[in-house]
Amino acid sequence: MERLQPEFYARDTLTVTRELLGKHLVRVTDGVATTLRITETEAYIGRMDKACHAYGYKRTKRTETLFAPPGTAYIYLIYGMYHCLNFVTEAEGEPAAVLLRAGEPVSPADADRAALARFGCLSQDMTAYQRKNFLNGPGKLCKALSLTTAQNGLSLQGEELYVLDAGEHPKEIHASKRIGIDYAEEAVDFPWRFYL
DNA sequence: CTTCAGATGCTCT
DNA sequence: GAGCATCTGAAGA
Repeated sequence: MERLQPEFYARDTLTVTRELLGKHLVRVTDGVATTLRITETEAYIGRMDKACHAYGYKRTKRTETLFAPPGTAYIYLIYGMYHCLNFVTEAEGEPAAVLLRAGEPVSPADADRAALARFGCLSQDMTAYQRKNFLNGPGKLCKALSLTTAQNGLSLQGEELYVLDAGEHPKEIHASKRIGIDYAEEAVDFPWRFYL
């Protein structure tokens, strides 16, 4: 499987957001890879989007990563205890990113590694409720992949975090309003959430 | 199955 | 000092 190159990310954010669905997200810790199939994404485009942290090209310490080259990981802390993983998109200097909201393990071994990081047990020992709501949210996904702000700014061309093209071409992509951005005025209605 | 309150700390004003 | 790109557990239906 081919790793996605910087050129993949250096495009229109909505295109990248849709095309990431079905790709394989790989996280390597202590030399061991955990792989998730990406099933839900959202676009954030600073140029025109009040929901984006860097709306209006606002530069702060936190948003600095959004101005990094495309193909950089933007990770921040939310609600005091959860992390969100994004990939920087567009040409360098255009603050925009894709939020990774959900995924699913590609193999039983990946399910075990994700379950260990998230619940401290093997996947067979998860409750039915835990199984049903395993990786269906950005905070859960980061917990399962042991991602924190320590990984903010990481290049997706390195060995710790990257994305592979699994050759999947989803034939049906759903779109809807984004989650949890009620403050964003007209942008609350942008159909920039995509899922399989 | 659903709703709901509370947790918790960093960032920006 | 306010608010946040969320999640959990408890309680009710």
